[in-house]
Amino acid sequence: MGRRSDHTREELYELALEAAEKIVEADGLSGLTVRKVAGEIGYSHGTLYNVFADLDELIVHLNGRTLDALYEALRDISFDGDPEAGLMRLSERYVDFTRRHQARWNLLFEHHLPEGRELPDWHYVKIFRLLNLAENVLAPLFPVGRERERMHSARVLWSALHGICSLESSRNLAAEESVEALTRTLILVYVEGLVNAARKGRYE
Amino acid sequence: MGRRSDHTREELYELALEAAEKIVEADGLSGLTVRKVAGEIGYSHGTLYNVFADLDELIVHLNGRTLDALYEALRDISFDGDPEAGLMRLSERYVDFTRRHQARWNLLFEHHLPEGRELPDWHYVKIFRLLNLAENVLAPLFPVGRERERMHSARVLWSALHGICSLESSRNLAAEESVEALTRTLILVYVEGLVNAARKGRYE
DNA sequence: CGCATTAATTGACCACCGGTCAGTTTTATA
DNA sequence: TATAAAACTGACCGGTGGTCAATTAATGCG
Repeated sequence: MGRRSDHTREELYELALEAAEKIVEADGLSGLTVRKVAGEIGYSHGTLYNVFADLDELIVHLNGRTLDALYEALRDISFDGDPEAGLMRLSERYVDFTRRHQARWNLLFEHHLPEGRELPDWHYVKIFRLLNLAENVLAPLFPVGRERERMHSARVLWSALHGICSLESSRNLAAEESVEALTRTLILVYVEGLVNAARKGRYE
Repeated sequence: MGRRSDHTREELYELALEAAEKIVEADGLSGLTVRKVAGEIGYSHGTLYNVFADLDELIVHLNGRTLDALYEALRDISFDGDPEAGLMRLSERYVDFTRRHQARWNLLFEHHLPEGRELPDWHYVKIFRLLNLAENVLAPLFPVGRERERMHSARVLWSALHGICSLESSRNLAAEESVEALTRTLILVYVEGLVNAARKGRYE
């Protein structure tokens, strides 16, 4: 069979990633195969190699969409100048997202490009956009001129939240304690520490 | 070829896991195959299925050894009643371990057992032993009777440290900031928060 | 000692994988 | 309408996890 023109290249791209998302949600990374994706959208596996260089590239694009979806889930939190409340709401949404899209979220960290290949720039743009949400919420805790410290703390909290969800997901938390309780403590104690450091005129 | 008795079942178990560790360090999870492990130790791949039920089980045992090695790397930190200093030393060793054994450490969280299979009890024992190290270091910050809160904070810090290293490893930190700086801030701010909470008579 | 039993080991086999590419078919262009 | 270009397929390659009948070596026993 030759050119079908049932779909444009862009439509094929969309169809493939949608199918891949479903497969990952159902069977995880190890269940994601080029052949399954192709079969799901009614094309032969060879065709997918016209759209993506290889499975790695498909996954990188899939991960990009996951970062987009995560951003959409977090972007509109109400935030009235109370960092603690803002962080709580942000983390609630984050945790909820990781639970609703476990396998897709895991894929963000499970997949490693082969040696020598780098993630595209737009991937980092998407991450910066997410970190920005946390930075905005933290703003009231940092005076003008302390943007670096603010960014720094945003990354600490972001990483910590990631760590809690990651250990939960890989069953390495080994506790009857909930992700919610750990997250709550993280935020309460960390913000307490930040406020206190500010009072003393120190910033980390 | 029939029974060789070159090695006992236990020796085979050791040989296989040692070989698997080398392979993972060199080629990551995706490079770890039953055939490579078998080839490395001079047996056919079929023989490995006498020792491990399948590749998943081999990986679970490999992960057990990684947890042991991590414990050995952390157990003897000097700790003179200063939680902040203790946590710093603990995290230094931890970060160092994750760097020296990247792929093996990643395997702890990358590998997921198929639906319906659970990690063995001894896996959780090994994790509890690690968390215990953090709990001990935190002891001076919690009065008797507050062991639950201490355990809780140990888990928060442990997860947070994991998150920082995990994001670094998967190139999702997206910052020129170092793991060391983030870890340092985490500990300083969190301990500051804990001390302050204690002063106010609150515990999270 | 020799023979039967038992256990360990192998390698052919299965269905599947990622990836390649010559060849076919359909569309666009001139 | 003829030609060129692009899209699509499926056979093919070397590899995978896993199974299992057949083979062979160690062991127990008479």
